[in-house]
Amino acid sequence: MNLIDVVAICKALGDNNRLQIIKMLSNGEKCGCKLLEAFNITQPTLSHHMKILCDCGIISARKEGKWHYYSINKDIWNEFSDFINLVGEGERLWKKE
Amino acid sequence: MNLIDVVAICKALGDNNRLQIIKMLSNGEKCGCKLLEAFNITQPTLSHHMKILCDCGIISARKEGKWHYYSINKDIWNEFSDFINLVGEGERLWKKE
DNA sequence: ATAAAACATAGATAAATATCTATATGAGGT
DNA sequence: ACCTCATATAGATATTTATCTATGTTTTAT
Repeated sequence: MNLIDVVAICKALGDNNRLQIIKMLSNGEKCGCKLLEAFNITQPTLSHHMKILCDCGIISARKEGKWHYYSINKDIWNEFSDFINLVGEGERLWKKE
Repeated sequence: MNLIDVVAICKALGDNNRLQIIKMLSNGEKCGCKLLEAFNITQPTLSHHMKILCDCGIISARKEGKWHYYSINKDIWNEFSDFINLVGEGERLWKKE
């Protein structure tokens, strides 16, 4: 995972509503309409946030009929988590360029 | 570590220059003037970035004469790292409010 | 076929932010 | 005292972004 990916993920997580969404998804897959109920935002705003979360890769979307189910993409999340952990370890995880 | 702290840290990390700074500090403490040399930004801009990184707690500043030495605050970083890791594990790390 | 529900897209706007120039502060050296 | 180096602060500006309203698309139910 390179720095650009990490920046995009951190940007995505650096918003109150989006981190709350991640919080909800950490308990398991949720439908978009269920997420919407939990927030004081309009549907287009939620759609905007979901796009940002999807684009950076940390969540996945699954379509079933008219519903969209969102869940945390464990592979990407684990890569991100490993990266954050290694920085704390002071490891030279960085490739020379 | 609560959601507000995590949002602030993610915001701080969600910038190319600041993540590069973290990259440099992950190899050990650095002086501000040395950091400045590595970037194509002015000194006030670096100062602005360092303030954001300090304010959210992930880096610490140590003054020695006219130099400021910056380093990653391992305690805060580890808390953050644990948080990110737990989300991936799907743990209910969240307090009920 | 029509209506409703779930979601996306387009465009507008206000707030946040990354950056700059100019200037202040503070510490060391001459 | 004066100058230089390292850093901070103030203010301005351009870009980004979070949010809204209005509308389009797709799927399901009647």
